[in-house]
Amino acid sequence: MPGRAEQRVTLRDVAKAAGVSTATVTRTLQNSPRVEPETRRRVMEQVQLLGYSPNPIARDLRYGRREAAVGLVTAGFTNLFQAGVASGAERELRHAGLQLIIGSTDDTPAREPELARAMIDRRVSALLMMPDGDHRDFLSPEHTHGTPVVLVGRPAADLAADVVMTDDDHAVQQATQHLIGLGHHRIAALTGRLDSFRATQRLGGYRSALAESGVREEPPLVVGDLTTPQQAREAVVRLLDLPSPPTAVLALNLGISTGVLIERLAGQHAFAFIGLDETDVSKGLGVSAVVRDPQEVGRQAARLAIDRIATPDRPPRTVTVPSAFVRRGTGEVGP
Amino acid sequence: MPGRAEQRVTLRDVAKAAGVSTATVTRTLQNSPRVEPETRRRVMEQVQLLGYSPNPIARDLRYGRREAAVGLVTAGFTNLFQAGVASGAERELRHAGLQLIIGSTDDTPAREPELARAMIDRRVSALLMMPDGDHRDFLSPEHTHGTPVVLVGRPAADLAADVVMTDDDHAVQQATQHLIGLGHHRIAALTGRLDSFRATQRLGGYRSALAESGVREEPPLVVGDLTTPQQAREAVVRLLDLPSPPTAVLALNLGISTGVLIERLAGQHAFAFIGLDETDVSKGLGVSAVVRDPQEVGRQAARLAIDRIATPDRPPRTVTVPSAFVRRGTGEVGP
DNA sequence: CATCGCCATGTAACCGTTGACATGCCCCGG
DNA sequence: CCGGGGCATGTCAACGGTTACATGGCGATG
Repeated sequence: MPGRAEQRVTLRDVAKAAGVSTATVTRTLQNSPRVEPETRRRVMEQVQLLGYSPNPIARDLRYGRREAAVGLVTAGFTNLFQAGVASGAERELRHAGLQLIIGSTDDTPAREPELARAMIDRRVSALLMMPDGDHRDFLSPEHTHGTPVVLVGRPAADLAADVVMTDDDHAVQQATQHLIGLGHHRIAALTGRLDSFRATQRLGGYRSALAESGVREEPPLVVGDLTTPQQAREAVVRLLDLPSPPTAVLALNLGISTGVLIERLAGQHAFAFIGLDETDVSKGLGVSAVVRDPQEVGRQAARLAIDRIATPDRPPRTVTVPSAFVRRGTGEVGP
Repeated sequence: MPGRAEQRVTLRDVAKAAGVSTATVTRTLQNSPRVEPETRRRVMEQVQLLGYSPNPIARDLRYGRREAAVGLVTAGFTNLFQAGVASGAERELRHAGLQLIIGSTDDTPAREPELARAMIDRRVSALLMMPDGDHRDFLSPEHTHGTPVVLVGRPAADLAADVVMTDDDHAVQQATQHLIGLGHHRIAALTGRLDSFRATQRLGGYRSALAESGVREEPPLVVGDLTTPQQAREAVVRLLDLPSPPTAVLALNLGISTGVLIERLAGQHAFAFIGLDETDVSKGLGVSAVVRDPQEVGRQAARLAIDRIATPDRPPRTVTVPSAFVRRGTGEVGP
């Protein structure tokens, strides 16, 4: 009767079939020396025959242990960075014998608490948070009940948690410096939600570079709250139509880089362009960009989690995965 | 002492603190009418105070149920299609109160059995498989022990499982017809691993269209086993340098579409081009393409799993998520 | 021959939760 | 005044697995 949802084979089934007690089956499976060869043979025969394998969840329960899995909560998994982090984390966890449970808020930060809660309730070994929201009470010790938390992408002053960061500010600063070095003084910076940590961090790098070189910031050249490639493209067009237009454009996230790239390829204006994050297409077309390594971010987050599981009381650590300015050519157009 | 990995609060802790039995706590939490208001108050007070919430895993164990989670095994999560499927599945499962556990083979099909096994062992409610490998013995009833399996992306003749497919063949056939209708007779088709199901399916659509229109297939125009955008780009260049070059190019997966797009934008030849799968960039640049809806594929896979969990004995179903040929302009270059 | 000890195996408790069943109290009616 | 019914609450077994401890049989030794 294929397809029938037959009850799963348990330890007791094997014990009964082999005519021994459950303890003997366990001992056999753990290669305890305290088992007679003939008994072992009989037990293993039944294990094979019935296709038994132990339920790891029941085992963890017995020990009062947390389950051998780690949760990851994020706004979504479609964007390249998020997917890369999940992928990098999954690989590292897998090598440590841990599984990865993912939960998405579907870009609704208000759902972060319930997702985190569900993970904590099922006793995951650790929780990886890539938060968008600012409210983080729900990660306080009295809510996590000792579940280790790793924050990915931004720090939390009020929370004694491990953190993985990327130093986008440095790389953006380098990128801006590069443009200034080429003679650009009117450099537009396009970014997403202005009140986000990322925008602040990245604009910070842009401004440091300007200040460092004595270039005065022109507020109209900084455009925020662009949420789609289309909006970014339109913003570029508007900027280039200004009386004194920018000669270079810095796109400060992937969606914006995409919109700017499209305008650069399909539009009529020539301008220097540096993106942030990259795709096979932008790489192949030689777009200079600030690049992050999402896989490595995920890997480091998993490592922090694994370390803390092993040593729950060590002080919190912050790991920075370097972002790099990769010069490929699109920044090279003169002012 | 924040950060200390204190033992998680259990039902018994609450019972002890409230001076009642565990049964009373359970009844209180389940709003059973059989609890005196004063007792209920005392219990709830302790629940709040201690921050108790039930362990869903222990509950499932008690009922002999499978855990409220579904596994997804795939070659990776970085590629847009895979990430989209995971995302779509996660959303649908979440709405059904199920969590998603992901496992990647890191493009090593030989790892499929162990990942599937780990999920089955932990008693997931269902298993979503996006397999690359051809060996599927490990999904036979005696190995799955009644765990429902949903195959994503390709059927399995020998397995009575639910399946989600995309009808790429139809859409590719339409795309090819479109090119033929524009007067193209020398249409190159570029694909990945020739021995893969996907390549076979998609080339099938290409060939049907040729046959239907009485266009003779020219074997040199079909190039397979291209695994990187760079290889695809080089293949296009070689084709266009042939004595009688193709006038149109059909790219049959995302990596290849990327390579061809780069050559079209950066190279010197003009040619009609239709891609498969798309990104924000290719969309923004108006690349005509055969597009699949990965989110919808994931959603349908989750739905099949949820349905089968509810009705384990219903006959297997195959759901086809339509692929579409989207005409945007790059196919329009004349022969 | 009695005793000791070793070894293979069984028994039972436990992890956290639930629910069928048991208990004991109060109130009512006979 | 006593028995029965109802209700609030407690007890206990169970889910699947592990292990400390108990048991019993055997061979060796004094």
